[in-house]
Amino acid sequence: MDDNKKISIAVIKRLPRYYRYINELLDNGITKVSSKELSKRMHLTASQIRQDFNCFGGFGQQGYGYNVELLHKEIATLLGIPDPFNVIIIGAGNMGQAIAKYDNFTRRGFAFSGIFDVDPDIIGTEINGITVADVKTLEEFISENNIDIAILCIPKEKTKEVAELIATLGVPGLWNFSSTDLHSIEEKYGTVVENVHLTDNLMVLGYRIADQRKEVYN
Amino acid sequence: MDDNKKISIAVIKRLPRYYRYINELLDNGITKVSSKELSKRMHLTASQIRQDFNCFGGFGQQGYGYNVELLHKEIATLLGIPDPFNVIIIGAGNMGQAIAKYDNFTRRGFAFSGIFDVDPDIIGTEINGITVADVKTLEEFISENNIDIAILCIPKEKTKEVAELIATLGVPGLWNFSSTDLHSIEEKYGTVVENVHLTDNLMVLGYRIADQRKEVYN
DNA sequence: TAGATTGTTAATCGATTAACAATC
DNA sequence: TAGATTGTTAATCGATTAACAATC
Repeated sequence: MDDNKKISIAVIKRLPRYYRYINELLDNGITKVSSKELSKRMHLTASQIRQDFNCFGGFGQQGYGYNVELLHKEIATLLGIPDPFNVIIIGAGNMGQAIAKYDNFTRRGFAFSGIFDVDPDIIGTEINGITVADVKTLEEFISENNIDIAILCIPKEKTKEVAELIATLGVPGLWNFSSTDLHSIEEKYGTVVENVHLTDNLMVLGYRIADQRKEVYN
Repeated sequence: MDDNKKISIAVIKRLPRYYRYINELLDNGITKVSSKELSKRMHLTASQIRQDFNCFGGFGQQGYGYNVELLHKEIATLLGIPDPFNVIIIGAGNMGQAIAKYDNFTRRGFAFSGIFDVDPDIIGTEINGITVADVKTLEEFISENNIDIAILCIPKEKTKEVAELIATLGVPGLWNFSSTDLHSIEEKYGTVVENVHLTDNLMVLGYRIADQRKEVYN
């Protein structure tokens, strides 16, 4: 479908952002957009937008610009939205529940089919229409369903062990919320891991505002 | 303190990761580490580690390596951990509560001093030792306290408006969980914004595993 | 046709990696 | 001193930006 030369990760990371802004155009009834217009809205260069889109063959028309509806459809397809990913959540604690209840994912091509926990008080409860299952049944569940992505919302100490199990069972993607990197899993099983290192991110924000803090105690 | 030449954002983003790994070394009682050893653990090049550390003056000793304790202290200082950032949370929904209850932040130099919501059912309840206050009192609270960072866990539609208020009141940092970019706020007020675009991140993962999905429906 | 805007090649910029001299 | 490993300069690599020819 797309060129055989590898798309760089920098480009891939911009895809969801493009999708968001194009959605907005669509919602506002805008039918065409030029790279220049889009660049102003998104705060990046028109050149970059054209380069990015051309990694995937280019969706525009010279002299006209980009048809918003077509662009929307093309990027949705690239991101796999038309055929939703089958997702499970491991760990129904605070973060796991927040993720499960966050309904934006559905509109972006993800369908939750299972939630698992170890806590007997949580097992059996219902979150967003899904009954929390015992993590002991995880292996069976994965074997019987085509799971694309497992979301890890479990304590740091347990993460590697559970990730190992899931990777062994052939789940191709892990979305990891605990502050560990799962290099060993990536290497051993070729599993694709995206980390949400919340604390890391907050620390970056801290660093960036350091010079603007009021020096109260000095 | 540090050089007057600007530290690149790529380097800054690696700082929390360095901090995590150095903490681990410390926990394991390891007292010295070479860039080569650390590079193996962290999956990056020794050269990059030395370059990175030298942005801040260099913490090592030729022929020896890096003293773990010293390294730990230096990076902690860079990240502002010894003098915690004063943080408030706006929005005590699923995500806001998950953040408030996540105790890792405290150990990383952040102290929560307030949580705000609009919902009368939530206002007055206690989360992790802090009573949720009415968002109407937000302006007063910020004026009377030195808030460094506001965490926005509110619906997308409300985000810009609330961000505007907070920025006007002089809060230097915004940690934004809704899927909007706050370019206008950054430009108008010079506020530093870090976005946690969870859906975007999950979509990247989706893209990266696209070729490994079982083609069930084809 | 003239004007607009893409697709694409070339130039620039910045980040990463390699190399090595300094020095513990 | 010899060996090790940093700090730092130089080379490479990749990503972004600029320029322009193609074409609608």
